[in-house]
Amino acid sequence: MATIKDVAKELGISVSTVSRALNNHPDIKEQTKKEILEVMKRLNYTPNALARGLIHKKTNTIGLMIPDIADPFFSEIANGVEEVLTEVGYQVVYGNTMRNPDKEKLFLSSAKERQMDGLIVTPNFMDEKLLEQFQRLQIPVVFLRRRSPEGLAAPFVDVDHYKGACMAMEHLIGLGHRHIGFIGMPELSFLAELRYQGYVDTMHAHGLTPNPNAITRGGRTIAHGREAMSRICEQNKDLTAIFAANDLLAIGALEWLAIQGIPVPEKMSVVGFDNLEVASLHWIKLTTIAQPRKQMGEEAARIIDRMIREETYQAQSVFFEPELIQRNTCREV
Amino acid sequence: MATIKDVAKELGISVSTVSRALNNHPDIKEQTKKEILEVMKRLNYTPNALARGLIHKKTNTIGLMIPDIADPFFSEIANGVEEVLTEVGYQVVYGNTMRNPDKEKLFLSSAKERQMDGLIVTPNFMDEKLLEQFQRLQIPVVFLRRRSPEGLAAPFVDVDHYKGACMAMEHLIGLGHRHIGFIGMPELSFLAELRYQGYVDTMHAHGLTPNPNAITRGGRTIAHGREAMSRICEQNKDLTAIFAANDLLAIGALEWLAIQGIPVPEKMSVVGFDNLEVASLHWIKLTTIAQPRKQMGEEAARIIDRMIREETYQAQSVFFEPELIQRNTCREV
DNA sequence: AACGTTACCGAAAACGTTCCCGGAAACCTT
DNA sequence: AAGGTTTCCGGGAACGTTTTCGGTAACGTT
Repeated sequence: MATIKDVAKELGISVSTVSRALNNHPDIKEQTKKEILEVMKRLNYTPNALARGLIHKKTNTIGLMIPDIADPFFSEIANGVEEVLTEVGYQVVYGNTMRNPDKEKLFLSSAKERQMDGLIVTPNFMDEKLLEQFQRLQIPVVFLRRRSPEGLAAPFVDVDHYKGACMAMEHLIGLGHRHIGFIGMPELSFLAELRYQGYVDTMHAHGLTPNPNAITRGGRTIAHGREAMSRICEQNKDLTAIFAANDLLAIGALEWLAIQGIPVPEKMSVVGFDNLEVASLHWIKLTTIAQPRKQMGEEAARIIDRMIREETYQAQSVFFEPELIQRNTCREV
Repeated sequence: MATIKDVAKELGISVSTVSRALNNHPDIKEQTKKEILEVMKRLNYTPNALARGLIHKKTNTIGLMIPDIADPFFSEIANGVEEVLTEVGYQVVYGNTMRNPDKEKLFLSSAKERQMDGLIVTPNFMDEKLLEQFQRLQIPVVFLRRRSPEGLAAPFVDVDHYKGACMAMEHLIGLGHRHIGFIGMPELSFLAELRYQGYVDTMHAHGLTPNPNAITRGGRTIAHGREAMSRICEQNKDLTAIFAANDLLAIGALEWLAIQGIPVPEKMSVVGFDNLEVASLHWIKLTTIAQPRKQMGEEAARIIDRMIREETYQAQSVFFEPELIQRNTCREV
């Protein structure tokens, strides 16, 4: 690989001058600059970002740590992040953790070693060691789709999961439903807990008592939803509605109902959470809670950018409002 | 940020010794090594990957350039790539190009500046300038889901799109269909062309002539599929089958048919291409052509790894076989 | 003609590492 | 006791840049 020295030698000039040509510094004659650029092209020269980063203490790199890119939920967030970040000259480095704590820790240390300028993260579960790692990081961080842990002065961008869950439940109860089941995600997940709380609290707020037999927790896929629905239905003949903690679970439930020939919404109402693309498919038309995914990504990106640029910037966390999207899977009872 | 010098000064020893502790070099007393590691922890020291990369001329970084992470097709490929690459100690840097030629070029130059060790790429369209950029790259490259361009001695990992399209068509024709429409992707895409050729050639091979009115090309989304299906159906009353160049288009077609009350497969057979998750949904059950997405990613990763490690390795391109997945959207006629 | 400006350039230090080379003890030999 | 080994450590160059500082020539000014 050709270096700045090579082109300097080629022209019999100093590296300083070549560097000046590169950074269009004013202290250089137009003529020599032109010659230099020519030689660079000829030698197939490309500046070395490592050397630059070493001097400037800046790599123009932002780490984006998320649980799973293949999850459409996150890939859309990621697109939002990337869109605004590349616009201002950053390269984003993904960290796909697959909800594996070790991979999370590995990514964080890698981020520090590689001198990334900032981090946008969605850790799955915050234990002691991970928290400590964040505290020692010395890199600006914003949390995404998750509140930042106490003991860490980092801003976050999130949707109000609790409120969203309450909205879903209010909708169902407002429609007259009294016996409402819940299909939840694994308990160790942060937002699983919030959505579950929304379910429980809203039930109580209306004088209803959640039936433990009508509650499952533990998955996040379509297959889980199918299985959960079958289990719940068999044990609860009087159920008229289901709140699923995410759309994939809801769709699994819908599938099982369709296979059993139980008509939706006539015999069973269901509402999901996330508003994935697939929820709007003609055969599904799921009533669900929407979050502005792309906007959330964009906002997080804007915040991290300012945190890096402005030394004194005191970033504010932001909550996005969830929204009820009414489609065809609920009916009055 | 603490550096190696800081910990050396703290202990009154030389940086060389500290470096030895870091790389567990044999020339160091166990005792001093222990002291060094302790001070490192206390000072919150992390090695600087930029400085290391500068010396070793290796960054342990692989670039993965793909059109769209949010596309489930690519995110699964990406997961395959990442799985094997992180296993052997690489970090993968995504380049989301959104099929934008400028973004592709930007990513390539960024990859070179950042001294990435290797690249796995899925460029959308190969023009003169992009090809030249690849030729000047001086970094090992493997092409993914696309054949490598002539004039570039790079291996590729792909599925035989042409053969897959032929298989889909053979299936339809074998079922007795004679009037078969085609819903295609934008013409400037490399694989769109191959799948289209498969359609045309198989028609001809059976003495059938493709009807220009029953062919659309130009989209890759569900919305496109819906629109294309409506257009084709209105102009071709005798059509009994549709081959859609990808599953999203097929699903769009299916949606339109469902809305119109045209029963599938009774009145219309349809087959797709890609075998996305969503194609197996209960309401869809699309007959389609599968590609081993994750395997393709893994294979590409393994190849790039060897190309980097073994100077003399002559990488072989690999074709994966497409597979016909029969579900419920085709019938004999 | 003497001076101050301006325009342009080079030398060298610095960024944080690694690694080669040499050297000083301390340990074995015989 | 002299020599040879081994063990451990420090000095300093190198990686490819940027940047500060200083310097030289050419210019304009009075």
